[in-house]
Amino acid sequence: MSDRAGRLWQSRRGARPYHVTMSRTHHAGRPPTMADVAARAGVSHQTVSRVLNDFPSIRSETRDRVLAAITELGYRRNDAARRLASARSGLLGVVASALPQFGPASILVGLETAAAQEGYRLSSVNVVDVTEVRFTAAVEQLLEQAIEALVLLVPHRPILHVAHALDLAIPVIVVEGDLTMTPLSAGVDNLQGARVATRHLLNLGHETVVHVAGPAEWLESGARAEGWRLELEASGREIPAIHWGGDWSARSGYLIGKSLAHADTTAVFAANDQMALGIMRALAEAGRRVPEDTSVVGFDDLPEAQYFTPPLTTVRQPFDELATRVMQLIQRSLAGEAEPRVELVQTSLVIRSSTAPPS
Amino acid sequence: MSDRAGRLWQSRRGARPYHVTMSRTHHAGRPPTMADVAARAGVSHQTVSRVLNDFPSIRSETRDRVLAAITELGYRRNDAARRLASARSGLLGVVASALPQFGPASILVGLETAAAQEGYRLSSVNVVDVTEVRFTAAVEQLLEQAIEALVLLVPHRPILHVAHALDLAIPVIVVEGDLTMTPLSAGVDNLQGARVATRHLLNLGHETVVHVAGPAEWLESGARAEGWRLELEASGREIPAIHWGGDWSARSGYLIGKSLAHADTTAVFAANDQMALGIMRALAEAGRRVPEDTSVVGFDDLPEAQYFTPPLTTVRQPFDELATRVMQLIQRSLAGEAEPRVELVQTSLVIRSSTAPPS
DNA sequence: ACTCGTAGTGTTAGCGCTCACATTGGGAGG
DNA sequence: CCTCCCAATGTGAGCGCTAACACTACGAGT
Repeated sequence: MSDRAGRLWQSRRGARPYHVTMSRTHHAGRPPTMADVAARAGVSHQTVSRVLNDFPSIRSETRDRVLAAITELGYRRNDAARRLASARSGLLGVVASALPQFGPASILVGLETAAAQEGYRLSSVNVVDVTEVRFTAAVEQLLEQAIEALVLLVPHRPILHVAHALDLAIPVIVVEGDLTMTPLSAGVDNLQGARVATRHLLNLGHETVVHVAGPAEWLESGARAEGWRLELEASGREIPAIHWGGDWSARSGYLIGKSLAHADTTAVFAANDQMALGIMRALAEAGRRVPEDTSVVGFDDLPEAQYFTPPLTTVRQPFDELATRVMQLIQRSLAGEAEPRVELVQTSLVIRSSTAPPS
Repeated sequence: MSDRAGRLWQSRRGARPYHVTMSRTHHAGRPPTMADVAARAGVSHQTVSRVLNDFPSIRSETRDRVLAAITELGYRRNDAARRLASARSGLLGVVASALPQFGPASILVGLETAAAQEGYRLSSVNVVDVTEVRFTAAVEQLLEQAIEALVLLVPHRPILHVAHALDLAIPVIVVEGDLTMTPLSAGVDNLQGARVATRHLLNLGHETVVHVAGPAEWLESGARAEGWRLELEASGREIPAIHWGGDWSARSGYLIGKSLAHADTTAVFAANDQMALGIMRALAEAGRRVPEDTSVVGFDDLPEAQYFTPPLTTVRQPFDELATRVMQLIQRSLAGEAEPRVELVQTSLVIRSSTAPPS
C-alpha cells in the first residue's frame, strides 16, 4: 500500500538547485507513475494513458478499474513528461506590462477563460520595468516552455519593434498595440473611441476640446490623440496643443489638471479614467465646477467611473470581447490560416454627468 | 546549415490534439537540441548542459565555443525535458480569485518579482467563479505541473476549508485568508487596520461608527468587521448592526450608502475604497456632505483614493511587502523549516479629507 | 469455412534533458 | 620519477510520458 488513500501526491525531491547531486534511488515516497497505476489496475501503461486522454475504444469496465487505481494511488499525471513525449505544451504565452491596471488584468482573465475552453492554458509574465532586456528575457522564458502562441499585452512602441525583430515561428498576437505593424493584432478601436468622445463634446456646443494624453511610448496614447485631432480637424476647429506628461495615473492627471484650470478651457478629453479623475480633482480644487464650467470625458469605463464626483462620461472598452477575439486569432493562426488580420473591437460612449453644454 | 542565423526556433509540430497520429520523422525544420549544439561546438551534450547551468569547471574557451554554437543554431533549452530529467519544476503555483482587483493583482506582480530573484517562476490560475469544483480543478492543474509550493490568493472561507482538506505534500501559503487555519499564512493585519480606522473616527468625536462590510465569505470582511467591533466595544460605544451585502464594488457601496443617508449616521467605515467611493456618491446625492455631515473611511489606499471627492481617508495595505514575506515563507518552508508561521504586515492610516469631527 | 475489419489492448522506442559515474591529462607532493 | 588529486570533459542510463505499430478475439460478410 502507498500512503493513506486520497493523499495528493507531490514530489519534494526537487527542492534543491539543479547542480546538487543526489541519489536517484527510488525511495518508497516517490509519487506514483503511470506504470504503478497500470500494475494496480492489471493493464498496460498505455491503457492508462488512453483512459486519461479520453480515447474512445476502452471497455468501460477497464476504464473504471484504471480510474479506481488512480484514485487509490493518488496518481497525478506528470505534465513535463507529457509535454516532452507529445511535443505539445498546450500553452499560450502572455507578456504583460501593467497587470495591476484594470484593462490589462481584465484582458488576461478573459483570455484565460477563452483559452481554457479550447484546452489551452496560459503562461504569463509581467514585465515591471519595460526595457528591451527584460522584455526579451520574458519572451525567452516563455519560448523555453514551448508556448504555441505569444500574446503581447505590452503596448510600448519600442518594445513592439523588438518583438517584430524576434521573427518567431509561432503566431504572435499584439493586443492594444500598433495594429498595422504586426500581422496579427487585436485591439479596441481607440481612434474611433476618441473621435466619438470628442464629437460628443463638440455636439454639446464646446468650441474646442483639450486633450490630456497618456504616455507617449504607449500606442494607445497615440491612437487616442490622433482620433481627437482628426475629429477636431474634421469639424474645422482650433487644435490646442496636446498635454503630454500623463502616465495613466490619477496623480499625473491631477498635476496636468492644475494647469488646465484657467477660464478658457471648457472641455477636456482625458486618455483614461484615472487621469480624468485627477483632472476633475484639480479643477474642483481650483474652484471650477464639472460639468458647469468644464466638461470632462475619460476612456476605459472603470467600474468605479460611475461613482466619481461627478459620474464620469467615458468611452467603454469591451475587454471580454477583446479577449475572445484574441483567442479566435490564435486558433485561426494555429490552424494554418496565414493572412494578416486585425480585430478591431468597437467602443461605446457612456454619457454620465461630467459633460454638459458650456455655460 | 540551419535556418538563417539568429532565427528564434520554435516547433510547430504541436498544433494538434494529443490523439492525432503523426509521423515522427525528423524533418529538417525541427528545433535544434543539445546534441546539435554539442556536435557543432565539438563537445559532448553534457558540456553544453554544464555551460547552460553555470557549472564552475568549464574552460572559458570551451564555454565560448558552446555559446557561439547556441547562438548560431538559435538553440533554446527544452524546459519540459529539463523538468522531467531533473524532477524540479522551479514553479510556484498561485490560485487567485479576483485578479482585476488592485490588491490581488499587486500581490501577484510583487510575488512574481520576488520569486524571480530566487530563481522561481510563477504559474497562476484565476478562478472566475469561486466554487469547490473550479478551485480543485485549478489546484489539480497546478499540481500536474509539479509546482513546488502553492500560494492561495483566494480568501473565501469555504474554499480554504477545501484547501485544508487537500493535504498536500508541498508548502501551502494562504495569503489574506484565515491566518489561524493554515500552518503557513501571510496577510495584512486587517484587525489592527480596522481598529485604527475606527479609533480615528471616535477620536474625532463621533459617537459611534457604522460599518459597511465586504462579502461575508471573504475572510478579510470578517477580520475588518471584527476589528471595528472590538474597537467600539473597547470604547464602550453602541455597536450598530453591520451593513452586509457589499461585494467590494463601488456599486454595492452606493446601494448601501443610500440607506445610510439618514441624519444620525455621522461616521462610516467601509471595508474597502471602492465601496467607500460608492457610499460617498450616495451620500452626496442625498444631499449629505462628506466630511461635514458624515465622515467616511475606506480600506486599501488605491492609487486613486487620493483623488476622490473628497480625498479619501483610508487604511494603506503594503502589498509589495506582503509579497516579499510570502516568498520568505515559501523559502523557509522549502528549506525544511516546519513550524507554523503567520506573517502579519502592518497597515497604516492615511488621513485625508473624508473625515472630520461631527458638526 | 475463410477472409476481413475493428474493438480493445499490449509492446517498443523514443522525446531532450540531467544525473551518476567514468575517463583523461596535467601539476603538486613525496 | 612516480603517485595522487583534481580540473575538465565524456558516456550511459533513465526521468514518465505518448506515438506508432503489433497483436488478439470476435462478429459480419461472402
